[in-house]
Amino acid sequence: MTRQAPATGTSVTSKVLALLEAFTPDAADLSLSELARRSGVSLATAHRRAAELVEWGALERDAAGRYRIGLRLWEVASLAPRGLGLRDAAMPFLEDLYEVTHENVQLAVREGLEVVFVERIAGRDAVPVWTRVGGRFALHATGVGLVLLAHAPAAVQEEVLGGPLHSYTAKTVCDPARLRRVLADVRKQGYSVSDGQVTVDALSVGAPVFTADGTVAAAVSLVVRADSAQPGALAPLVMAAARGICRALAGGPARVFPAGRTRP
Amino acid sequence: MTRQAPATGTSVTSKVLALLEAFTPDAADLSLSELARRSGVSLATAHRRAAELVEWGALERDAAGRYRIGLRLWEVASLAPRGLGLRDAAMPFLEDLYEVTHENVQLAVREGLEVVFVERIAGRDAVPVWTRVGGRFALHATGVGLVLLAHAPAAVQEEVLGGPLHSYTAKTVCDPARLRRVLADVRKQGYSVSDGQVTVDALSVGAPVFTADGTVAAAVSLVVRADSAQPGALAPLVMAAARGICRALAGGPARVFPAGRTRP
DNA sequence: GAGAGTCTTTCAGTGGGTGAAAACCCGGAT
DNA sequence: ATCCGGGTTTTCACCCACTGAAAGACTCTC
Repeated sequence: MTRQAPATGTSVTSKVLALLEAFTPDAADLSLSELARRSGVSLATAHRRAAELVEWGALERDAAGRYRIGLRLWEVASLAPRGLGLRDAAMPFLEDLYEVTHENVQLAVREGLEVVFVERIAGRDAVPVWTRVGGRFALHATGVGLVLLAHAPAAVQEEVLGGPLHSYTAKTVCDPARLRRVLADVRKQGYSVSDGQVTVDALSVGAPVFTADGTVAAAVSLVVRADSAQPGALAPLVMAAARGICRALAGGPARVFPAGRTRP
Repeated sequence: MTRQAPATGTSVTSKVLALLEAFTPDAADLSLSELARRSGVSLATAHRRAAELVEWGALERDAAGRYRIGLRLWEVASLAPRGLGLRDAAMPFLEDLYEVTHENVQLAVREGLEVVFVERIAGRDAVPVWTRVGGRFALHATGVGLVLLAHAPAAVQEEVLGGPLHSYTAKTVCDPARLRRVLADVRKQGYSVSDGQVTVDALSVGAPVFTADGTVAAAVSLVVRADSAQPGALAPLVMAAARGICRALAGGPARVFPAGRTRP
């Protein structure tokens, strides 16, 4: 895959961000040259900026001198309200869900026209799913995606329905009209079912997490083997968990324990 | 607490990083003025840089116009090898540990002279602990901290032993000589016990996660009520989990499922 | 020991970045 | 309705941090 350099504006900030952007799940560590090439920043500049980032802790260098995302950046980023903030509120409920079912449990939010997975609990012996915490996926196929799409602003729905709908399996719903009906069902029933639409052997049931103002902040799903699945039986379980998370979010932001650091 | 502005070098990059650094667990969303004040960057500059960061997704603005860490930054940061990389490998084992005990399970790494918590599973009815994923803590008090300190390079140990050792409770070991003996025990026994050294009612048992080259990459711990605790009984459990994670890390980096994104 | 690759450093020119200050935009008080 | 104080956004001319290219250093391989 020939990756052309992301359009580097001329601002310093955009170059710094381009450097961070160069890291991807399948290229989590990079040499300086790779970093420069992938970010579209000149070698000399990449060297200079990367050095600053390393000094601060946004990047780290391993024994071989290759660059990787630094723990310090991860610390700061963990303050993202839709990242770990959401995760913290949801975790106990996901935990329960996992313990009862021992299947894959997922928590995701919508970012633009894609799903971003915020949390994933995968049983060792549950169906393999190829999602990753921090990873993205198309909206129209997964259980969480259908929920998020069904409750997304009209503009977003139209854009997705208008755009090309990638077919992952023969069962993926790619026809806009049919997808529209599916979304209506999701809204009506209060949960989504994605049966073999991502991988043939997996079925997922998703439910929405509402905020106080009635919009959908996130979605929870349970992914099970398609053959033995009983979506109707799983739905209440997932919906209950979703409702629990709603409540935790509503009451939540006021933390129970003193958030933060050791007293000095 | 009067927070003086972090020494802002004159480089653009340092200013951008200072902006990110301004966010803390107890100040996860900031107005522009607050952001400028806390980062030590002039208001006009803060405005300009923040706008760029928002455009890229490193920051977000809520309905009220306040700034928060953006999901996009969280996505990139999730590639940190010692962050989610480690977490992914460890999660199944932490899961098991939680399921068996229903107590608090923690995973942490050392960063400089402090512990950074990478994962935490907290039972709703387990002892309250005031750690946070992405949060920091002193090395000499917690179960994970003692493990990480005991296996840290000599230079690190000396620096911690030399520096002031904050006393969280009457039981916190603050005497360097005694602490040295504790650390020796941790190395010998293969696990640590922190009994009421952070909060009086909590006891934690920690064990090291080794890498292939014999160094300690992380630590796992179980935190339980101090009164009913049987450290000797918990230790094998924690150690087993730690060993499991070692193995997963060793065999791990070669991923089972195709890591990454949807095919285009 | 030459050669191909990567990484690091130097150089002078320049354009993105800068602070100060003015303009703007609210909601609350008068 | 008007004023006022807080925050935010924009303008302006100056200037220094940033820049690319090229040379130097370092590390492997053949």
